[in-house]
Amino acid sequence: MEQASAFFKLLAEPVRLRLVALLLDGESRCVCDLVNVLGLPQSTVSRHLSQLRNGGMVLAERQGTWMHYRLNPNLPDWQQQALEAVRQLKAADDQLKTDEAALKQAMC
Amino acid sequence: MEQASAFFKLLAEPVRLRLVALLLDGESRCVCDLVNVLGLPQSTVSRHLSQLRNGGMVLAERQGTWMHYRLNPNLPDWQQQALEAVRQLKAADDQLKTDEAALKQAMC
DNA sequence: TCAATATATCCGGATATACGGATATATGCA
DNA sequence: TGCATATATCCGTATATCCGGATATATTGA
Repeated sequence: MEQASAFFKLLAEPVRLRLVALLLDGESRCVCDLVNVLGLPQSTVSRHLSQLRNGGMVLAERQGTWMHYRLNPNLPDWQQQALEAVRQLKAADDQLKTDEAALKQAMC
Repeated sequence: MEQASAFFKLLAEPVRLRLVALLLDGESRCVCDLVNVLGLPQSTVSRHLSQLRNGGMVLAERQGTWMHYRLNPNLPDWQQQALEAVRQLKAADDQLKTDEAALKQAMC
């Protein structure tokens, strides 16, 4: 129960929700790209990413100087189901659509 | 975006998640039943219910002395999708299964 | 109108969480 | 070895959120 609510807590913060939406396609993204897209201080983005990682929602992998984050492909079924909802939201939400467009442009 | 994260915030609190799980079947439940099932102070349950109501996730209707709460049947698609995840979680989570069993027994 | 029951709200206090500049750490390259 | 870049963590502060006993409000029936 605590664990379940911890999962929703991760999605309950706007910055983290935007990050999750950006990672939904399963691709790995470096922090610098995510910082550019969100337009927020690096420490803020990094902090939220490590919360997502601690909660098991995303995986981190170092590739040289860059740290790459991606969605954890092995989430429990009910969590994958919840991410379906985020996928659906992303198709409708202006902010999330703008973020996605910005990501596809600016790669570091 | 803020509104989306507000929705997840509602699910991100254990007591509210239990309440939502109890209301998933669409039936109306009076506060007294919910208080009995959760085993928490009435003020705590009532407070969480009003947060769910303010967020639009549930509807309240007075029936005489009792106030009945039920899931809002007109939630946006992506929110209904998210509740699918809760439904799936409910099938697996011990606490939520225990709550459901307790609800089916004790009606006020 | 008054008592009883159901529910909502108030309140003080504890805890959690977010922010972002500053700093620490890690890596690659000269 | 030392600089530059990328990322993580630290820290003080501000804000949000939760708790639950006490109290207020609403409804029913006598």
